[in-house]
Amino acid sequence: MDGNDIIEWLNEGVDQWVSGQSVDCVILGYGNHTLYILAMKWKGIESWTLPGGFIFKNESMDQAATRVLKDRTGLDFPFLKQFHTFGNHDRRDETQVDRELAVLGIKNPKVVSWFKQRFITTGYIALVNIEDCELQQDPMSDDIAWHPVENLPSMLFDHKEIIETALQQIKIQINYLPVGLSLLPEKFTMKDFQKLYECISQVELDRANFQKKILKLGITERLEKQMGGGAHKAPYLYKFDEQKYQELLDKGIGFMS
Amino acid sequence: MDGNDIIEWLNEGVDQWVSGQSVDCVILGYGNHTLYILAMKWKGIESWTLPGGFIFKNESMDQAATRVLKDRTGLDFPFLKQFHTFGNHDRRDETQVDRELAVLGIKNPKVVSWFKQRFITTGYIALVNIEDCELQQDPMSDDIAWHPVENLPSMLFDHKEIIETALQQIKIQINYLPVGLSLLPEKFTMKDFQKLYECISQVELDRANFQKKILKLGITERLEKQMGGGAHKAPYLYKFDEQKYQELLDKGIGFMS
DNA sequence: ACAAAAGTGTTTATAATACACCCATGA
DNA sequence: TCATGGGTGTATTATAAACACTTTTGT
Repeated sequence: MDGNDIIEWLNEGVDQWVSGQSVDCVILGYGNHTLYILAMKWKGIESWTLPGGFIFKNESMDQAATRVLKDRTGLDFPFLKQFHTFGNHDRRDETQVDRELAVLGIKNPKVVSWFKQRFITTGYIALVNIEDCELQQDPMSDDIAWHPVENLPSMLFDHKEIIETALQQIKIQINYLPVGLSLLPEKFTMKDFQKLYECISQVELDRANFQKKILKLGITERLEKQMGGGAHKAPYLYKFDEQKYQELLDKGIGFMS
Repeated sequence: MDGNDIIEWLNEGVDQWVSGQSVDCVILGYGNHTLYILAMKWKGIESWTLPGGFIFKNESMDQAATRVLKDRTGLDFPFLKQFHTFGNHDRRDETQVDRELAVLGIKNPKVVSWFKQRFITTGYIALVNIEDCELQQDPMSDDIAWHPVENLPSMLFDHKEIIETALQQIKIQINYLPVGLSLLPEKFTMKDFQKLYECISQVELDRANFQKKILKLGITERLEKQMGGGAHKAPYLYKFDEQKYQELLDKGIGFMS
């Protein structure tokens, strides 16, 4: 999309979108024993933003979030859940909006005042398998990339706060969310799973006890060994029994203390 | 407030409020071993609504919720927390809006279209001590009353769903919310506390084990006995050590399995 | 004196924790 | 053959659950 297309897209959009409301997605991925968050860079601005969007008048908030996620990652039915709505009246920094509008060459007063109005945004948590994603930029961005949670770039507006709130919520709800099922690849080792838990909960776990507990839950199926991981005994690969995993979550039974 | 006052209040309000956004409070109280929710009855309509309101352009969502709660109950600093935003585009039943507008005699097109626009609402949970509340009707209501959770009246729009979501959330988060501190009177018996837990969690607990566990937490202080409760041993009254209670919650340590 | 409900104690089962041991692997 | 990390076992401790026994109260 070049400059004129964007202007056209916005001119049409502002009539079709619900005013003053947006959704932002904290999309979490996992790989190399590290948690990542997907972020985009607004054109001509050195701050990154969460993948977000506006809400069409004939769609629900949940549908808008699903659409945003699909547009950025290509995924159809990932785990997606609202977690908090950010409603401070001064949450958007007007100078950053001004700069972006200047970069995009937007002068249409209707569009300008659209962007300058007060916005509340509802944050959604998405848990995805990085390898399944086909990243796609949005019209206002010129980059989209995974960033390690431990090393986030400078973020626009209150997006850092949104991420922190999301991570906190996931930590609290870890035993009620399909973190393993959604974030791990189809085949994984117990170590992968354990490190994922440790990344999210920020607590170190005992290797032996973790393994026993997970196995006892009966949500995994043991596959072949993963050879070639180094000079040591090869670990088994596992995959999830999705149905049993889901049943455990539905019952609200956590599986770590 | 009579009819003309309301019309005047609305005419002014629609210019000062953020459009398309509201807050609704699920205000929980406890007494007689029963959970209650505060609801109001819109004038001339046989449905009850949650105490709610619109958001002034210069206040945050949280401030709006705090204001609504203060206006209805007189309380200044009760426990209040956002729990979910309801964003379906068809969540408000237009015929009910029409009827209410007719009852109030509202014809000003600006006000009519204000009420007929799409609204999202953010739900807040409040935990209050019933005895501390001084209930106050809002301009559009002609009744305000506590309703047992087990026996709610017919509710407007999706307010039943909002209540159910709130109750579900409280159930999940029971060990991280100040349910005892906020819902019990200053002096209470262990039985009161236990029944409160049972009401919220919908699980029956063992009397002896409950008592031991709570005592072991060290968040209570034993007071005099409560005589006159019937032909049986008199139970002790307790009060909370607020600081220690709060410390427990902050650490995220639940106190029931 | 009795029934009702409170306080406290005991036993048993279950789960969490810590750590030890041996094994398979690639260098 | 050796260091590394993996699988599994065991002893210990802590917590949860079930229930029994005694005490206090008003009638």
